[in-house]
Amino acid sequence: MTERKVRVRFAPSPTGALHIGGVRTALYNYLFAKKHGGDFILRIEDTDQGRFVPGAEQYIIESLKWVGIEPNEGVGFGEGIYAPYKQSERKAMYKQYVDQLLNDGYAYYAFDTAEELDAMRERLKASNVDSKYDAITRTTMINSLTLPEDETKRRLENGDAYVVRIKLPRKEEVKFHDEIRGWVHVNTSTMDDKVLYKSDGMPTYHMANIVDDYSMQITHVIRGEEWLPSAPLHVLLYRYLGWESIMPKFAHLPLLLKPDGNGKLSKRDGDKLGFPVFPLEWKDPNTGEVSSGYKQSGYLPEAVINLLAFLGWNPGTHQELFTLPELVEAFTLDRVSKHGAKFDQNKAKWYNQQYIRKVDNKILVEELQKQLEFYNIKAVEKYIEKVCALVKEKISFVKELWDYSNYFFVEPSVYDETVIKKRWNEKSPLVLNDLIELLIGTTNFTHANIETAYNHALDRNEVTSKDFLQMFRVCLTGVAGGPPIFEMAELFGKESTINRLENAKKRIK
RNA sequence: GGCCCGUUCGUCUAUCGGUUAGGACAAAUGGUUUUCAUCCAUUAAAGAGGGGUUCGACUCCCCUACGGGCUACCA
Repeated sequence: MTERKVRVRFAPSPTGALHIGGVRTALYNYLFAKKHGGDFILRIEDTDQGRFVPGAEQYIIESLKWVGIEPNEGVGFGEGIYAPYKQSERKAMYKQYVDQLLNDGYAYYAFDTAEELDAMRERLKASNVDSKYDAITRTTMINSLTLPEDETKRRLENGDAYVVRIKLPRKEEVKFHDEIRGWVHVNTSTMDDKVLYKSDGMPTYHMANIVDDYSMQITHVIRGEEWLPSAPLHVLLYRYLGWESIMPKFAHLPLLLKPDGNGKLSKRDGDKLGFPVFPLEWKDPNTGEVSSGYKQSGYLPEAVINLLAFLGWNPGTHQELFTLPELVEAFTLDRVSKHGAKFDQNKAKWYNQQYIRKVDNKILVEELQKQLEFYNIKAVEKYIEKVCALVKEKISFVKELWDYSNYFFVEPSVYDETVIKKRWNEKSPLVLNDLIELLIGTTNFTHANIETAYNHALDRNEVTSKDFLQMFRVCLTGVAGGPPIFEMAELFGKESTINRLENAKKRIK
């Protein structure tokens, strides 16, 4: 058993966009698999046909691709020997195991209607008892345990609607070892006879998940904490099906919480929190509502991976910047924390900033080119690349590229008032005139020569650099801050630089 | 309500019985950068409360409080 190849799965249901909590779950699965030389599988859990959202499945696939954690097996990533990987396509497989449970007395047919179930719950609630379908209440309901055998048979043959429920023991301690939390104990007296097989002929999540994990040879189930309460049920299913000896190990991850601490992050949060909850932009096909994505908000996938990894895990060292391979190397489940983590926008921004500085300029060039296209601006790639090299230190998100570099492509027409008020005086036009004259005479337009000309202009007018340099910047770009001035001017080129200064001279009063 | 899980600076976290409780983000201050962004330095900032166990508890146990999750023919 110990030499079984590690196989883990990420098993989202296609009920909408995948949110970053889901991406983190996928990431931890990926890291664990790669760390142990195992397989990472994408399985689509679409047993609820009523909640299917068109496009969601493709969205999940695209998201995993964008962040760079691609499953090596599963829907959209190559069907292996365990195909299919979509539960709706595995429908036929589940029935035999349901029948097995039925035959072995671990499950039973139930014919109660929704109304009857509601009535039962209300009745129990009124008498202050837990309203659950359990070892006690099932004796008062309509099922194969209370019905005469021939009546059950008649109903089944008649095609009456039914579900199959697990038959839990009245009082039995169920325990399992969670890789993150240690031993967890639950008594079946607090659980209920969950539906395993729905009246539409589909298994519920509980049944499908056990059958699939078993038949796909899954060795470790790494999923969100919201599944912790149903884990005992799953353990019992493995036991009743006779698979307990190869039952996967469980690891329930702490949840990603909203920054205000009120509840877990949900896909319904969309843009309400002031930061994206989705990796990619998502348009809800039903409401038409568009929610922003990390990609479109200017995040780099490497940054998203890194910041997500650290929301609930840490290496135990002071290193905070990790590439994906480094994460694979460092990741262990025992360093995953037990408590939920609130998403921190500031930290996320910081991470992205770190990665923007490290990223290959080509990525930034590509991004800026897109932004230029949007404004219908044409520029040669070489120039764009130099611009990116100059402004990459200034930005936190790739989408800020244009905001910080627009004056490289469009000469300014408005000038920062604060700087003008502070620095523009009677000598300024004189310095500007001299500077223009000296620059016209500069043949080799390098930043060093520009600086020389600049200093000459200052000397002639007995003006200190402190008094004029920022004014020089505003004349060239219109704004108060930016990259080193002389390098910038070199990039603008002689003609544009002089033109900018001439314009400034005319416009600034 | 019931069950389960959790609780260290504002946030993410380190600490696996003995530490001046460490780091990062954010914040504040100072310096560098003629500007902005950086960068550097400094400061401020935490063991929910109460009982045990122990020579000694942030660390182990119990209770309370608080937070979160689950409680569907949803996953």
